Amino acid sequence: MNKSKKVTIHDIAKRLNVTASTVSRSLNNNPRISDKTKKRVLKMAKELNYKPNSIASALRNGKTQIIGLLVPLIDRAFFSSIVRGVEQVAEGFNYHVIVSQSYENLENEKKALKAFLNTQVDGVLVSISKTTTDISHLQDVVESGIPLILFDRSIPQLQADQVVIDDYQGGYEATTHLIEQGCKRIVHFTTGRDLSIYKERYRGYADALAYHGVALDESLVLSANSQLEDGRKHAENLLKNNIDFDAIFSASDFCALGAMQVLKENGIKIPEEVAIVGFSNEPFTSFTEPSISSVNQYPIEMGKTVANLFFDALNTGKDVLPKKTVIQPKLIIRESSLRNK
Amino acid sequence: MNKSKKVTIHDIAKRLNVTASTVSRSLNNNPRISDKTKKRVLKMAKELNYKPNSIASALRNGKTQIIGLLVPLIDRAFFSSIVRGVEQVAEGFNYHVIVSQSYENLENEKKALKAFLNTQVDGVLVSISKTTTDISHLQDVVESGIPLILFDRSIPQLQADQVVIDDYQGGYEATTHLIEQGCKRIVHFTTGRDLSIYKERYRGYADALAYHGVALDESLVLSANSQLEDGRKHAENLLKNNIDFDAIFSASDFCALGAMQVLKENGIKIPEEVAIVGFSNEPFTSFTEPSISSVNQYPIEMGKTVANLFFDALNTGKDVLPKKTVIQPKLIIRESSLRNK
DNA sequence: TTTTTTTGCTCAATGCATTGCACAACTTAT
DNA sequence: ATAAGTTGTGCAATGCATTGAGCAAAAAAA
Repeated sequence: MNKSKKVTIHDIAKRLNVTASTVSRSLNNNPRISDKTKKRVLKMAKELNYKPNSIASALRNGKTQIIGLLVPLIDRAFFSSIVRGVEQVAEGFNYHVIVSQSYENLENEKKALKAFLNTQVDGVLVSISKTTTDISHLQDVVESGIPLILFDRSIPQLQADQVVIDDYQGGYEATTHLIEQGCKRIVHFTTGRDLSIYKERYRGYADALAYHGVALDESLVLSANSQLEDGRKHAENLLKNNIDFDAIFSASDFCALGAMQVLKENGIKIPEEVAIVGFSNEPFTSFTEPSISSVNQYPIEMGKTVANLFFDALNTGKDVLPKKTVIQPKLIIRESSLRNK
Repeated sequence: MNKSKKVTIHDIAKRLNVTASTVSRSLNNNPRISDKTKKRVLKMAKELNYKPNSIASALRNGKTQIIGLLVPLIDRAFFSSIVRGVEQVAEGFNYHVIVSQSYENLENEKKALKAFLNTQVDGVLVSISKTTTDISHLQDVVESGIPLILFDRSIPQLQADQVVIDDYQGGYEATTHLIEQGCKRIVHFTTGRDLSIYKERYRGYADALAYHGVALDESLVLSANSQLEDGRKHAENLLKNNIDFDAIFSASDFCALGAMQVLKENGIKIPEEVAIVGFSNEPFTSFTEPSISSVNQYPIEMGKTVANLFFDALNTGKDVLPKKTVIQPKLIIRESSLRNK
């Protein structure tokens, strides 16, 4: 054992023949303490290598200076960039970030939130899992009195700040782009779950078709699970059943990639015969061959926005009405959808 | 405000006409308390919806139940899998994991470790950044008395538990495989920094060449920075300078990809003209065309091992000698290096 | 029955920083 | 010179759970 007993404000106080109160006030720059005393305290603190015990402060003033951040999967570029954005802002406020993953599973999500509350984080930032149906655990967070901010995958009916991208716009842009490339029979990969982001992307898809006078064929709208495998299966089925299609707008990059693999294996030319657009702008989309067009969600900005909303909420009471922030996405056009070069 | 005053053990005590001590001991299943009392306490605790104040416990027994995990970059599949492994083990011990990133920068690394100590984590798990030269900040952690475990990128001279993969073996296997594919002029991408993992991979490369009687040409050993761009530049230079080579063994998947892109752009056939093997088994290596052979480091297992070492250290004192655990990697052979199909 | 042991609980201190209140010393106003 | 205000610090309680020591009552042993 080499922990040579932690230095406390009492140790400093003793050395200076003052009380711990004076030391505490000096360190907190309280105006009631004379500059002379403050200086002496600061000097002694440095001399003894005093480190404030954050646990004791936390116990006293109920703030742990920790934010709980819960994402479905951290190895998705989108979410790890969110983490990055949140961390950047938090650092400026001297806050720490605890990251947990739900692995797209409601039970894990509940556990993680409980753990957050248990650790007494000062706020919770969540992107819900795809399997999240009831929201009682989120309600619990709200009721515990700490700020809750949802991002990306939001729950409109929940009384909490939310940050989302304009998924409708993303879907609309992607689809419009495909139409402009001359596509008429555009397959859409969405998800079976009723996450609003996927519904919105679908709405954008449907509206873009309508606006350009292209008939919406519901048999071209397929539910997937955001995994590469799902994209592969759908593509295989489309081919097997001889479905006529000339484009795919996938709400997930991974699905888009899976489908592209199968199409290529079957000698189908991309983008000439089938044009493809994904969603999320995962880094790998620029590594594939052809590179995959995708919708950039600006995750770092989203992370920053989310963190800032938290700090806002921390200052203002939470009697304020929930704020909803919408970030504009942008279609990144790559080889998989660019026909007229 | 709807936080209706936190329930404490004193509230439970009052209701049951016992003292807080009794309640505390009951909740901790202390043998000195009768089963009857324990049951009454547990029942009342549930009734009042009591949640233990972990901060108060932390203050009392000096354990926060939090592990600090520091990685260079969380969006590398290798590291996010490490996180996953650590979390899985930690959960079983009712521990939380705080993840921070150094972004491959020494200053960030120092800051993050300070933040960990400040939060009073019970242990620190670190993979150092590439720019880490002095180790005083790590020494500080050791001296603070909490367990420190290094993983992947280790510092042999530091008195701390370390978990690494057998990078030598990985380098040896990869190189041998290339030789077996008939390659004689094997380029090696390493890194300029003196991280032991890269040195070991290089050693494996050199020894494999020697063992198979292939001359080591130092002009084929190139320093890169693990970025896609570096791989591109090196490949461009190799071509521009008309260097004779028929394979690349890259210590980084990203570099391998960059080089492959350039080679393909120049009409060079892979693996027929140049065979390629990367390192880390990033998911994208199976998405590219051709898919890239790579060395799997079993990161989830590594994460688990690291976490387990921490819990070992937590129980045994830290007077024990530092342990070094080595995990065996495995070469995953894909299209980019398989000539004789 | 008396002594010893065990059982079951209470008391009070501890971990450390924070803060309302009190009070003395000093300054300024009257 | 006295009343009133200001300044600088100390006192003691607070936040909550934990734990060694102590003590009374009940059970077991002598």
